[in-house]
Amino acid sequence: MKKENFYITTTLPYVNASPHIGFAMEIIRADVVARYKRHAGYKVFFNTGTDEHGQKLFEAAKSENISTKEYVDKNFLGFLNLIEALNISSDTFIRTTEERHIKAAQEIWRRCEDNGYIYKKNYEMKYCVGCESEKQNSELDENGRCLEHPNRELEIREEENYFFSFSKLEEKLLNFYEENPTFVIPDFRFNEIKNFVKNGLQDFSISRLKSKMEWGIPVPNDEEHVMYVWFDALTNYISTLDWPKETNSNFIDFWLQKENEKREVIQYCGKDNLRYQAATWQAMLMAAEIPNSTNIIIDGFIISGGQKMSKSLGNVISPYSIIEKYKEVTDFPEEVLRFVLTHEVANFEDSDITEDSIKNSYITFLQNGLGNQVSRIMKLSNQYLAKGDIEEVLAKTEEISFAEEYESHLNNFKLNEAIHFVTNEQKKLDEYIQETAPFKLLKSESEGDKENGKNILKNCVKELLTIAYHLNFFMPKTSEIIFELVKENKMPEKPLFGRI
RNA sequence: GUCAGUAUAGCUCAGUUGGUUAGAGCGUGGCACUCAUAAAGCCAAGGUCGGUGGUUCAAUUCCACCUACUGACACCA
Repeated sequence: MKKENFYITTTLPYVNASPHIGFAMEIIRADVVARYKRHAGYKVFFNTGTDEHGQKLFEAAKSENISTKEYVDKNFLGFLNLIEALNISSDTFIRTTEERHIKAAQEIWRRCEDNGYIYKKNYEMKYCVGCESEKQNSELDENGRCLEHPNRELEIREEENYFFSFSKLEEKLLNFYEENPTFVIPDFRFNEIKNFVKNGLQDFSISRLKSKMEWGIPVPNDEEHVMYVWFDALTNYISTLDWPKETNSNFIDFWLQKENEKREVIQYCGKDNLRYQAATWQAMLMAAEIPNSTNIIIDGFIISGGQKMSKSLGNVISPYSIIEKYKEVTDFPEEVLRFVLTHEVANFEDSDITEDSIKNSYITFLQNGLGNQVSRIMKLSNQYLAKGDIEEVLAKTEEISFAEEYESHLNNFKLNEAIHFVTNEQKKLDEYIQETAPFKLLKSESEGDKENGKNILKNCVKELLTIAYHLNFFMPKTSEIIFELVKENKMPEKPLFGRI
């Protein structure tokens, strides 16, 4: 069987705050897909990292009286640590302040410029003296004034900026969408972006005056400008692959992949990123004559208690706090989060998650469900099955393969359905145990009953392994420990998922 | 305002290519079991499938309108 290459990336979170549970979800989902593809024999390159330029960071650092570099160095750690904390199998972590990224961003700029997609023009902006910042129309009240300073007339300021010829690529983008009918998943997001492009694209500014805001990548051959953060940040998807190095590079292997074969270049992102991933970035690639991504997967948002999470509402759930909380009851607290963020969250729509709903899910499916089931089966197995019986069961694990339904869900990025399939199987196994009552048969006087009970128990152990096998991408450690317990034929020393 | 979408049990949702008793999980009430983390299993209660009208032998499923809600409508990352 030929082994193909596969590329997957998350977006790069902006380091102006600590990691949000929404990003934890994004990276966990990308991880599940990456693990699945590796298992299926693909060579996988899984990218993530942090976005570290731009005005917001520049100002945040100023308000803390430290350099912007110090500020981002401090904040990016929260994201880097999350990779390990969630047991993410990423192959690399790129920061947009790294030299390799800076060079790539400048190179893509040059190529866009050489191909006639970048030009300079005067840019008129609305400026609020009260806020000391530029205002967009969406930030103004009905009188066209700043929301915070409604008594002050906005100034019109002129600044010379570089612009990206987004409008030139309108046709090309639409054709590309036409030729790639599953480019954006789900389809309702695809429709949104198609309509957006159809309604006409405007060129947008891609630089800022260095004298006003210096925290950005220098524009090639113009010392007065730095790049606007989006133009720089998007390039990470290829700078992480050593681009522009185009010989013997990861870029060749994982972005271009093999000619004449189906490329798979997958970008995961939240719905707020739709336009940037599906239109802006694709246009940049076109302008630089680099092949496009093959799929953009758009997640919904996690809301809490019916509202968007915000500090002022006090409904923010930090991934670290969940791990901390469940550390008390399980050795694998991050798997609780991995479970909840796939099992309780819709594939593409917004979902409501609260501390309570996480707890309910934990109790139902992990504590009383899988965890209890492992204990009940392994207790019986330890008591009634001999080494030879276990070896017999283990010999049959070769036969275990993924259910068709399960794989189809994974291939369509329907992780929610995929893991529901697993919890359903788990529930069915509990029903089977109850119905066949091997624990009764094994205690019977009749040899026939005993034999029967033993066979049922062997079925149970095998089915438990099948469940663990299907759980591997979602909860790798739990999956592994179940296999180990069976091999050693023993009950867990303490419950896998203790009572909370 | 324009475009798109959603409205099904207390909650979260699935479903019907139109056709006898509309499904799951959670929650609630009861039964019963003991291998297990006072866990698991079984049974039950709960819905005029948002409203009105139309097409049809037949609509919750198709169509129109109405109401409510959600999303997109560009330089916030």
